[in-house]
Amino acid sequence: MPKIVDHEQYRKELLDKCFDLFAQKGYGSITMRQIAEGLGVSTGTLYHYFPSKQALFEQLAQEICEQDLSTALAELEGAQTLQESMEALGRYLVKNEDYFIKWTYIWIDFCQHKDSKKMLRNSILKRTNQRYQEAICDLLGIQDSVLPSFVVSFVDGLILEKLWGNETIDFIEQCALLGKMLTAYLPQHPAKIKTKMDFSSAFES
Amino acid sequence: MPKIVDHEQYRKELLDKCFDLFAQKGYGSITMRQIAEGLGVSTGTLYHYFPSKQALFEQLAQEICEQDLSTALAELEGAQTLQESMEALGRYLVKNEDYFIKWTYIWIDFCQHKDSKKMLRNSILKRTNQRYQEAICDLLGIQDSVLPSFVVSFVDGLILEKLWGNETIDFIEQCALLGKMLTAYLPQHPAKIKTKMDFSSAFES
Amino acid sequence: MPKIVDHEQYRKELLDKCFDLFAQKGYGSITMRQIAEGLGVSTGTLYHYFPSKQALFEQLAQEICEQDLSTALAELEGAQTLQESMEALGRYLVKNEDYFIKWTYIWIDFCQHKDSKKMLRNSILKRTNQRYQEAICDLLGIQDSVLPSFVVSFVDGLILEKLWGNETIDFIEQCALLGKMLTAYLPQHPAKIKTKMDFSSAFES
Amino acid sequence: MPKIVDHEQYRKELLDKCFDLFAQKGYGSITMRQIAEGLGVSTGTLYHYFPSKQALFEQLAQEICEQDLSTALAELEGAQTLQESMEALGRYLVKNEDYFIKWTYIWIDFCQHKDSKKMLRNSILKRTNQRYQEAICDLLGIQDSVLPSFVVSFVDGLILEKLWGNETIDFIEQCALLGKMLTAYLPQHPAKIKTKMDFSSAFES
DNA sequence: CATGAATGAGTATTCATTCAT
DNA sequence: AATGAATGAATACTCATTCAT
Repeated sequence: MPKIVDHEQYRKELLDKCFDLFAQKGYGSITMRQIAEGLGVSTGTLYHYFPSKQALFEQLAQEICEQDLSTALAELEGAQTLQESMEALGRYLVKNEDYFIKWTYIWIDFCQHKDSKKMLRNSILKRTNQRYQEAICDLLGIQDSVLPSFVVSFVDGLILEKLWGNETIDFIEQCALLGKMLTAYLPQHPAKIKTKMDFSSAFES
Repeated sequence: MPKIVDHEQYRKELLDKCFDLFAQKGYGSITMRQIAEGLGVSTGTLYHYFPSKQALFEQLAQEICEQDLSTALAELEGAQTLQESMEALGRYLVKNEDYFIKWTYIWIDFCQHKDSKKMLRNSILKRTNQRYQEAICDLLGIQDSVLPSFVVSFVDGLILEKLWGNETIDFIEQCALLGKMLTAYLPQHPAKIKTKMDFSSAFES
Repeated sequence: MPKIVDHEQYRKELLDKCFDLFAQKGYGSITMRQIAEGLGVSTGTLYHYFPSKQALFEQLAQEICEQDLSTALAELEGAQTLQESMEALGRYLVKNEDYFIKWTYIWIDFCQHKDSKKMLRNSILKRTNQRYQEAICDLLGIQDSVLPSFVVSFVDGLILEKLWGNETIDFIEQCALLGKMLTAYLPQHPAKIKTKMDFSSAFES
Repeated sequence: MPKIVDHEQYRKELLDKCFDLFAQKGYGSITMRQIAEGLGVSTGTLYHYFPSKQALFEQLAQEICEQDLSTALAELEGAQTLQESMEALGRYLVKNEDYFIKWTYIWIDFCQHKDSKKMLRNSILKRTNQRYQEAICDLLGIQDSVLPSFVVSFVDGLILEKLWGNETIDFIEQCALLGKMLTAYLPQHPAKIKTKMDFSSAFES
């Protein structure tokens, strides 16, 4: 059955190339013709592999959700102190600003094209969200979920503000501020701290 | 004398009814005909009051912003300390959760349907964003813009997470945490504080 | 019956102001609202005086036809020789270029809005055309109709070329050329010349 | 391979059928839907071959211009003298009178629906106009542009007068007159003459 | 008389989708 | 499998005209 293998593989190749196309213009604005052109195929071929624009998009969203974050977040690991971690987070956001904005657009588009009740049951979406949160837990060295939710929300909001054209926000500055606030806050609420990370610096500053 | 209509007042009435219409389908998906039908007028009449779909949206945004600000102000004005303010903010968010989710969704959808470069030059939306930020400045009694940006981003992100179906986030809990973090942070960085608000409680906890 | 007089008079006043409005944008492009604004009245008032856009335009066309050319053509009278006359014609065309282009547009619009068979019977239109031709006859001092038709056609074409955006045509230069051609041609075909004008200069050059 | 259609050839077929459609209603009044119906295709197909109404018209203009030039050339090529050329031109105009009137009408109507400033920059229309002028240059055997402009304007005006319902103008008579005037004028201004054409007849009459 | 709010069919153009080749 | 021609309903927006006040 080599044909089936080829078909499936080619479909995935096309799907991969779709991320940038959707992200650049958004689900609503990009046309199937533009996608076909971007992929270097005809609209007929595109419809041969994907039954509709909606289906294509849903497959893409699923694909994105299943991407592994670990490599991306690995960049943040070198930091010695919380402050350094947060500053690394800031640099990471700056570097990937465009990507995150695109990602947010696609995500919102995805939400728009599902009934919200199905959404909540959509395990893929939920799992992805959770994974992000866990990554933040590790970064902070904290077990509690309230603080990581705080950080995740803050980061989401940072990206959202940029998406809204707010040019006055500086990711580096904001993350540094987050670092200082955590550093000021955590020593006063020590019960929630994991043992993994050294917060001695917090007491020095 | 024409038919007795207070143009300005009728415009505002129409505007108010538009929020739900946009919320149902999003900026991009709803058509001017559907809006007109929803308002019970003809498309011609709709265009008599609003020169374009975009202008209609921008006027709605301005209206919404002013309403938000005045309700929020009323809601938060009883608070004596920063902590109380933040807790009131949490309650306010919970109370209007659906509304904020819808509004955030509409706004993002609008942004996606414009060139981001044109968006940035759009003075109405810019000014609207600024006014939210200024309100936070007043709330915190702070002149600096970094900290208000922090708070705005955090609140945005909170709503965005909910929009994405994250049910584990608790607005009250999160805002209380924000209050504690600010309370821990601000006394150590007193230069940025206005005189208006009393932070003595921060030293007690 | 003072009311009727006022009504009629006001209608004529409005009509006069319409020429520029129609000429600037053309029948098809100008809207009744724009006309009303240009006249400083409401659309309702405009419709009070003119039953429809078409009727307004037809009344305007009639008015234009009935305008007397004598004042305009008086400018050409000072010339002593044919060559001078033609050069004066060139200057006259340059001075009134915009007016003639507008006039041509309106004229074409008028033709468009009549069946051509009615057009041919339209005595006003015909009479106006004739009057132009007669004016040229006087200018040339010629009784024959072929030569004046030639000149009229040439002038029409000059304006038409300008209307088509041909910037390389110079009215002065072209009319001077017409003068030279007539001066070269007429002495060889003297039978058609009236006695009024002196063409001795033609033999000198 | 798609449906077997020679895109380019089909486009020209459609274009040819467009002339009559434009002639019936004018550029401004005919709608793309009506054109599509007249061609027996859907609006989608029409836009598949022509990106816009304006582009459709410009392509038509180009096509028409090329056809005109080749038919005119065939018609006039037998002429031995300038006078014969002009008489052939007259016969050619008479033969195609209706066609030229329609085309002139369409063209003016098109100009009215554009900003004249944008029109001037429109290279397609400019080039089309230029080609007519160049053809006259070749016909007259003249390099200078003033005289060809004269002839072009005259011919334009002849048609315009007919368009306005002037029945007294006779193309043959007028063109013969043009021939005589040129024949009288040119020998006295020999510097501008090319070598290609024989003007000896001019000296005989 | 005068106003301008209201109408709704009409405009150029777009685009997801189908299907003959 | 692959192509791209064909479709036609849908989009934002316009405008001559009507009519209640």
